[in-house]
Amino acid sequence: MAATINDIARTAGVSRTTVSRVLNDSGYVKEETREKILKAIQELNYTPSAIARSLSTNRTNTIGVIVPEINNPFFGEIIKGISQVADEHNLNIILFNTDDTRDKELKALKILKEQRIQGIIITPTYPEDKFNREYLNTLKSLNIPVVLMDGHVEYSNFSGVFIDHIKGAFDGTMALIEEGHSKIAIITGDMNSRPARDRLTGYKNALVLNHISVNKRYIFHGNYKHESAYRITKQILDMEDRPTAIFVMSNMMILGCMKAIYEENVNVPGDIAIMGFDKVDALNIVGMNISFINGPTIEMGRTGMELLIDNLYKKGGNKELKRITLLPKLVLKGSEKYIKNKCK
Amino acid sequence: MAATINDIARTAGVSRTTVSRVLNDSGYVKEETREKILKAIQELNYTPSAIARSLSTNRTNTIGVIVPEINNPFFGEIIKGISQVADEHNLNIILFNTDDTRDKELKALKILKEQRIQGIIITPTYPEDKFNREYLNTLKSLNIPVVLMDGHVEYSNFSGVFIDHIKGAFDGTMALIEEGHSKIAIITGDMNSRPARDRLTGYKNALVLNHISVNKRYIFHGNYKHESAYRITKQILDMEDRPTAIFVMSNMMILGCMKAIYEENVNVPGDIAIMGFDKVDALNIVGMNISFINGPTIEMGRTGMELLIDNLYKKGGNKELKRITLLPKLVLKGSEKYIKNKCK
DNA sequence: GTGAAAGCGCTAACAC
DNA sequence: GTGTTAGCGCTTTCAC
Repeated sequence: MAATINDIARTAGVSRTTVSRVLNDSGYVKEETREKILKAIQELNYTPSAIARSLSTNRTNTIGVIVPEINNPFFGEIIKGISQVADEHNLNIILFNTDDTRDKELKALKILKEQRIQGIIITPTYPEDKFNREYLNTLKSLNIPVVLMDGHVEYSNFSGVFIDHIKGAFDGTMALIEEGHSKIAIITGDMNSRPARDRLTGYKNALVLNHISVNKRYIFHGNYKHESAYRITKQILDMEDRPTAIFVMSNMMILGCMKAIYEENVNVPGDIAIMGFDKVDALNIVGMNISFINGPTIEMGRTGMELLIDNLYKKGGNKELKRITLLPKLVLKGSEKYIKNKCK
Repeated sequence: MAATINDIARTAGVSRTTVSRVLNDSGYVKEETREKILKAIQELNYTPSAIARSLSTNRTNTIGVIVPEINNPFFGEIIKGISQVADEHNLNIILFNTDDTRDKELKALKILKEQRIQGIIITPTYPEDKFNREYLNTLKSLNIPVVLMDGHVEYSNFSGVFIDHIKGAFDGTMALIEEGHSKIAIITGDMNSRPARDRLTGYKNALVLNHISVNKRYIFHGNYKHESAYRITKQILDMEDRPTAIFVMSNMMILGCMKAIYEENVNVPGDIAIMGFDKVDALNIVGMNISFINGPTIEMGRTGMELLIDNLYKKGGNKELKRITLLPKLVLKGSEKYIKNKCK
């Protein structure tokens, strides 16, 4: 089996206390002794056990990260950001992918508690329904710092990193209006989620500010999946008083929307303008030039991790509740244009 | 602090052995006693410490996963597959994202060893250069099961899941040839990597089999990044004896290629046919109909994890070296067509 | 500068 | 059925 600290102590002819001192660079050790110990470590190919250390120090230097769909680049980038900061602070990440299921999420929380991790960053998949309270209790009963990533767990006492969805949707809508659009359709996300509701609010705000009446027939409720946006876009393209612009409220739905647009042989922005919330890297790289509002994902990850670390280093009860709201950025690529003569 | 097994034992009026029995469902416990214990657990909101258990049992039920870029959906899907199987077997995942740097990868290996994880799944970022040997030694010295994911660590004694790149590229090229193409360009990945070399081989094989001479001027070396493919595609489009088809050897490069094609206002497949190795979900959802060879990513993840589990459950020295090669699938969407009258 | 001893929270013989 | 005991590999007082 693997060598232990005792083996090192024995072969170096010292006590394990001294070995421990060398390992952790704590206390004074005579240079000569240190070298003897280092040599023994080398010889026996010894690696200290983080497990034993954790048990002894009551610190695991590990945090839990729970995401609903790891294969969505949105979360990939968040994790990338988290991972960067974690790395700088020598913290490890236990990852859970919940596939958007409540059971897996609760199971993940249970396991993380067993693992005595020091904090959690989570993007709750949980809708704000009747289970919310039970869920919050579970999360609180962990009794460790929690950081929500752009989640929608309301009325809760958790720190978190959020996107200003209202402002983002407002900016996006404004950009369309400034181009001359007034018949602007919106495809929302699942209205059970806070971001979806906020984005709708931002959209409405921009209309109202510009004295454009909010036309309910232009408000379509999707569910974040591309299929829903596909279906809805087809519907929109068929409308008699067809909007001149569509504001699509998630990266996956942008794809569904564009699919419908392709199929119908509609030109962007010649026949209709498109604005997206969240970017789709692939489309941009390809040069499809879809304008979008971008929540800075990597930065979200980094900020979330920094927030968590802040809390980790605070003792006991005085953990601060801190919510950071990041401003999404408007990136115009051309798809927001209004081309008069081409629109009915 | 959190309750311990001793607290439970005390409040339930039993020894901690009995508590342990209840926790692990091992040995016989009188129903009455069990209930007393369960009640105490409930009351004290007790969760057993996986750390202590690991130290005691010498099992952590945790595996390490190391990927080069977590934000690339290719790896996202692999992790998704890994995570599914891990979940079924109650194994946890410690994740490392190396951002394609050797230092981070080596650091990750060191940490994983400290954490006494039970196995590793890794997609090495390491090119097969002079450092290869040192790297292999590091990996071997961990002395735990390792599964390579589609890696290019040659001459090594590790289990792994691989894609049959030769066959894949062969199939893709054949599909183009069958459509009538004979002037087929290829944009390869970094030729230091095994997959890139294999894919080129498959391409050549198909040409040779069809008595089409391999034209070196049609072979372009990219580096997996989209910028390289963009540059190369521009070059290709400018050629005098321009190919009628381009076979692009990675998902990111497909994007770069398509960007150039868009910019030059070239029609696919009207003016030129495109075939990709690896899919780009976004483009497909959007309906851009790029034909591609798809290495089954989620399945790769699942298979890799299953392979690892196989090895975990085998004792000591008789770990099998097992390499599983998955066949990529050809998916035709239309971009491979040969449209005679439109080609010069 | 260094070591002895206790303890972190659990499991696993073994005895009763 | 249940308890006693030793031990997993480390850190951390405290004493020398």
